[in-house]
Amino acid sequence: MAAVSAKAFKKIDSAPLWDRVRSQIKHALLAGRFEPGETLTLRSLAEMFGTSVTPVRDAVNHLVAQGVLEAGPRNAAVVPDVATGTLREIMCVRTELEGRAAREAAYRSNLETVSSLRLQLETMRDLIHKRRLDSYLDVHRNFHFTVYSGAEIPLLYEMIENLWLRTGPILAYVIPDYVISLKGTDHHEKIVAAIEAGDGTTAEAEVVADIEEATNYLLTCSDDLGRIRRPLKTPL
Amino acid sequence: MAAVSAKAFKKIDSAPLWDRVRSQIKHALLAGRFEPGETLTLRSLAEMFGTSVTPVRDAVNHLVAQGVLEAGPRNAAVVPDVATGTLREIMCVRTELEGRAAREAAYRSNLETVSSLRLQLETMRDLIHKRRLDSYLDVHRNFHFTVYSGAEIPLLYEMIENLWLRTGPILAYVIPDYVISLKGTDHHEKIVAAIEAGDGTTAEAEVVADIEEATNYLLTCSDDLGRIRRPLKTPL
DNA sequence: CTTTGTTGTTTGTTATAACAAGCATGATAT
DNA sequence: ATATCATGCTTGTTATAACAAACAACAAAG
Repeated sequence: MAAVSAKAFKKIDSAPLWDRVRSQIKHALLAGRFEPGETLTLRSLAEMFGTSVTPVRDAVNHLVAQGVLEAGPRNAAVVPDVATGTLREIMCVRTELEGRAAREAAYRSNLETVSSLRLQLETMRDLIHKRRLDSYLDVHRNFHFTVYSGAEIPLLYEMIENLWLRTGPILAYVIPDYVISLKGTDHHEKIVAAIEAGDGTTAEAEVVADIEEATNYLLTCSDDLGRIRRPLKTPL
Repeated sequence: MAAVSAKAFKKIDSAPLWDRVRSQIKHALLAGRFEPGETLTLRSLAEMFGTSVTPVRDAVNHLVAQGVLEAGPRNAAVVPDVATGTLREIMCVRTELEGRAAREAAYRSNLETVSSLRLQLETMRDLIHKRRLDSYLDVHRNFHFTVYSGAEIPLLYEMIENLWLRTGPILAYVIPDYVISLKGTDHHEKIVAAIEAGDGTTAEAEVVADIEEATNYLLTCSDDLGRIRRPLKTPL
């Protein structure tokens, strides 16, 4: 061990360039910083990141393989324009996967998971009261994935994460309105209660209801072509 | 339109090199031509295909992103060594997804799908009688995916295909024995009947039973480390 | 005015070389 | 004999340049 304190140095990020590029694109997607339908060119992305085209090519390739980006004509990467049809498909698969995950989580119910969920529930209530919607979305996301992590089935977790990524581009600018419009029908509390009680059936039902409710709201935001669009009133 | 007949020319395969490479690796995986746990080096693959490393790099990257190959140390691509734990996870997700797909297919039951299924059922019976196990596996695969295609939910289909790909390396050299050991408990017929009758519940149940039965057989093939291994009696 | 052909630009694809991290081999010192 | 370090090889990563296909703009012919 070196004599100097390890705390004096920042950890060097030795991850490959293309992996860091991939991570940044992913987060930009999740934050809704790309327009649905927009085609991303390798050279423009490369210039943004200050790298050559090789790492961006790898990153884009990876995301396309995951279904997070789509392969347009000429194999160009395009930001998925999630239409109502696609949204219904995603909802279908999500209800199956996340429902099962919640059920398994209830069967494997433990104190650590439940207390973590309760804490996040509290934070969510607080953030929604303070109208801090962006942080709310982060905690909300963490809440759900804490549940799915409780299933202790990595493959399930991985596939659910993939599905959330696919709705990323539209979620970011539609959900805030949905959160505000939420009255008292909050399934999150019931989910935690069911998991604590080890009641898999109820946990599954509540998660499914939560997904269907949110999806149905999204479906009302579609234009006459079936595409989900940013509500006009929201600035930026 | 040109004066000469279009039929005089074969369509030129203009797919990108890396896509053709990916396809070949995929099929090799499905055929069990790679040993589980084997690490594939870019340069050796490149030499096999007679290309530079760039296309293989893209292909491998794509497959890793899909979960078909794993990223080992130094980001090297390794053929997944599916252990019992992983297999159980895959079975869990498969029952959810393929069960749902079968149910939806039953609801959308149509004559074309059913007659196609019946034809494949007949072919399977014939092939199993003639002990043509390799072709049997192909038809068997087609049979299942005809069912899932009947659900008319592309996303579901895509994710199911992904799961089959993950079991590829071990399926190829274990299933033949399983097929032979099959006595009369053939769920395939019941699946077709249920779909024809529009009975979603039964279709789902039979598909789930089929998956669980096959998986349970595979689980019996594991060694004491939990890894699925090729039965010794099978040559090559 | 419409259609056809040309040209130039944009953009994904591929090969190649230089690079760096890891790993094995073997020599050397204690 | 064991531990340690140097060396060379293997292998994924990145930059760069040449390439080819698609698209747009524009000119010329009907």
